[in-house]
Amino acid sequence: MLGQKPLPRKFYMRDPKFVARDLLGKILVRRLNGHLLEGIIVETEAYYGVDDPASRAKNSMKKYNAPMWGEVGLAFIYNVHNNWMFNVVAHEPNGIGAVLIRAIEPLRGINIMMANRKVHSIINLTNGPGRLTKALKIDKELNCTDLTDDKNPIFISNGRFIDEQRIGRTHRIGVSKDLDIELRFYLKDNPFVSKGRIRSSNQS
DNA sequence: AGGAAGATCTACT
DNA sequence: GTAGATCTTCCTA
Repeated sequence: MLGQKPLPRKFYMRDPKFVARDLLGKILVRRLNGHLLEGIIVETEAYYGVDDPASRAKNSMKKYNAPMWGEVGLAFIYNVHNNWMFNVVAHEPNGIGAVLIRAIEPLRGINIMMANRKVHSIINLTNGPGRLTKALKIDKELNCTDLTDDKNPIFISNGRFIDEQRIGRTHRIGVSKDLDIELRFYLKDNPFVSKGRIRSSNQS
């Protein structure tokens, strides 16, 4: 049994950095061929609109980035270097934004995730945005799925309370130009956080 | 037609 | 730890 309620739409109707922070400890659930794959979200990044140089929404609205302007709580999925990135649309009313899920701690269906990724160590199974989408078989097919509905093939449910003390914060990983504020959030004591490096010139 | 991108894997110094 | 190949999707021209 799930035992957990999906997060309501209101949860995502806030500044993306607050949504990114508060998604830590929540549960990402994937229904796949009658199986249930679950993981705890342990690393996220917030992305903003046309003025964010690292955002897919930079410059202007295009067909592929349109979900970032749209209803919050929907999946926004795109491809980078042959890897699918899984985001949740999140912003204040009439705003633009999304939260990238960068890593999860595998909870359930680990054997299926391993078969999807062909790795033998759990620690490397879902500790990166491209790795977790491969493990959970997330691709463009799931773009714009409503993540607030637990009947859907993928959604996000309520999880554990996370003490503020356990949350670390840095600049975003892999981006060439970052904003001044730190927009990556992760659980300090969790071994399933990704190993990516910060490359932006604006890092402090 | 050509190139860049929020990444990953492999093979090295 | 660092460098290079990878070969998708969407951008710009």
